[in-house]
Amino acid sequence: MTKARMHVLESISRAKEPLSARQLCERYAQEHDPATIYRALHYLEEKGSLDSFILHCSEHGTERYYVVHAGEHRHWFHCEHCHRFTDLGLCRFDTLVDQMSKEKGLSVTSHTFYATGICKECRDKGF
Amino acid sequence: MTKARMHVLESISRAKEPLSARQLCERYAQEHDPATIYRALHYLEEKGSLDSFILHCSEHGTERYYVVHAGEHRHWFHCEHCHRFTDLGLCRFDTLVDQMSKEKGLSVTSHTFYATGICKECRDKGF
DNA sequence: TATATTTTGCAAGTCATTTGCAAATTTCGC
DNA sequence: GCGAAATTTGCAAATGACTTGCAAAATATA
Repeated sequence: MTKARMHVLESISRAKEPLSARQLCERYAQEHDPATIYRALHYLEEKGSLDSFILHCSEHGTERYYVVHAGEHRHWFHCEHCHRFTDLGLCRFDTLVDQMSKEKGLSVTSHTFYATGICKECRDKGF
Repeated sequence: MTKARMHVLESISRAKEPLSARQLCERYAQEHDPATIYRALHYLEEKGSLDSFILHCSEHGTERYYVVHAGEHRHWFHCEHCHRFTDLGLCRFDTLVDQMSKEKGLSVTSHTFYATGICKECRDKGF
């Protein structure tokens, strides 16, 4: 594995929340070209090491966010005030998704879910 | 209501699946500028008449899709082969979302869900 | 270690969407 | 209805997230 790919995977693995390409580009601005970061993300996602989803927020615009893919499947909450993520834990929707797909005759291969609102910390601060 | 806004709302209301800005721009290319379509979409969503979500597909790239917002809340399936949507019906996740938000102390104001895979028609055709 | 393969940096391109501004349309008070 | 005031539109240029071509650099393979 090349240095760029290792850096990207390490950062995302260590992060406690989903990271965007922009965040990674900023972090590695001295060491890697943005194109390299994007290519590393594609490589790692294709390889199955990463998962991603697209989210729009007023602060950062529309970006794709990446998390490690460790077999499990987690969902996230995005705070509209501090623009940070809260882990919602492992996916609890599988039963419902199975049910819906059977009803409609679909072959569901993946699903995307996220919630938005105000996180605990921001609410405690009065937002 | 201006003509552009009426056209946009009418198209989305009549459509059986979510429509993208691009589809609306193509449809009204003779009558309205893309900027007007985008502004109409923003106006109608702000006003509460439309709902939207961002979805990436291999055929059309990353686009925002719009549906009418009639109080109810529906979710959609996107076929990776024919790139059309299937209605999954009214949201069935509210209980689970409430449960997760209570557990984490969050104020959830909205959530986004969609599933992808192969639709009934494409599967019947052997894809 | 030499060679073949893959990856990287750079620069330029793409594409959905946004924005400034003057002209056109719509809304309001009468 | 009518004209001034407020809003919206079209056009053209800008933005911003990503993508791509290509030659040089790094990595893998023999």
